[in-house]
Amino acid sequence: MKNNPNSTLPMVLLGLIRQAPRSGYDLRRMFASSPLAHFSDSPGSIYPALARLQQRRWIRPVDEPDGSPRRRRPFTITPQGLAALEKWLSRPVTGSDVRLRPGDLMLRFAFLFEVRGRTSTIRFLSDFEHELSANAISIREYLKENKAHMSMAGRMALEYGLGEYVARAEWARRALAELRRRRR
Amino acid sequence: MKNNPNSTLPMVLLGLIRQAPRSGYDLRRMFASSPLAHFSDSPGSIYPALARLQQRRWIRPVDEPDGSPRRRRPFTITPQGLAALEKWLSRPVTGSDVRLRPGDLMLRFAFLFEVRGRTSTIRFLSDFEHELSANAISIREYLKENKAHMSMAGRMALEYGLGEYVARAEWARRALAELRRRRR
DNA sequence: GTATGCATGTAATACGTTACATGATTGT
DNA sequence: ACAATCATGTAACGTATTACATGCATAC
Repeated sequence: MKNNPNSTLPMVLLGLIRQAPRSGYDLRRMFASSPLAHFSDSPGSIYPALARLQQRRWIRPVDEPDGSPRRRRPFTITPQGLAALEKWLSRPVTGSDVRLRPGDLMLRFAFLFEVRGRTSTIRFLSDFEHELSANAISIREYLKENKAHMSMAGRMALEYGLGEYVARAEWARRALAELRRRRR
Repeated sequence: MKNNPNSTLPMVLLGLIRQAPRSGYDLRRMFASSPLAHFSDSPGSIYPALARLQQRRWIRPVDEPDGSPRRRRPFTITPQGLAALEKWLSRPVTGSDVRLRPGDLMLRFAFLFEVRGRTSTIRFLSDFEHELSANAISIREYLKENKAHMSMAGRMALEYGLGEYVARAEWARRALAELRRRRR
């Protein structure tokens, strides 16, 4: 992979730094304690990632370097960084994302609401729900046709996947309803 | 990470080779077409992984090398390989697995049923269901106490996680019931 | 005999992980 | 003064990814 600054970790760092100035240590503690989609809190992943973001001018230290090398160093997002974040958030919801990286989509959902607001989030959720339902339907059809001559474990594994899609689609519909209700 | 032969990819390769002799190309096509938990079908991941398994004597070529370097080369599992696979399958279901790598657990479920049979699988599913329910309960309690002063997106993201745990736990109970019904 | 698909492999690169190193701050 | 903790960073290692290379088989 050629240097890929659009992978998940840098985007999460960008999104969290956009909320408020944060240091590497702040971010590590958030990853260590957060109940959701987990990233490693190891210094060996976060500090290099922050250094890359800084090289690209997507974040910058809040205050000028004051000489002492081991002090707390909070970062803020730059205009270019915000543009990169918004671009990532605005990517279409692909079937591949829905099947392989639903956790990434949830991160995008949370940041999208903060950064772009209600209307963009409604569009996002609607696309998400659409993809999820399509997947659920195609698994259901596959099961209907092949149930008879599948191994038990194979069928159960498919039913597991089906259950996940259904639960996520239901969640998306509830979230959509709630967002629409909040129409100012 | 020191050479870690117990990560997911080598174990999946081992499990599939145990089912029947398979070549790297066979495995690539399975990954490219399978509807479930996806691994990369790129040659750059699979052939090196097979080479490492072969170095550890966990798999071996079906027939002796016949000189021609670019011919189909199916592998079988060795006794040591089977032992390593069974050890991986027998690992306890940890909370960290349940939260961070449910896909791995589903792979283990499928192979466990093939390799160790019904009783081991029932124990596995029972542990899985237990962990899932515990997670669901703790998220529910957290939501109850903090709902009021959470951001909308934050609460929705938690509810998404809750929905996944609930759906998985329901699946596990259905699977358990079906396995128990099949007693002899 | 040559184009197409089958099949195995390697090289360059980036990144995450683990373990370790080191400086600053705070409490006693 | 010293320990504990805060905070940033580096080194070694393994591995996934992308792109490329190479040989065999088959059909035409």
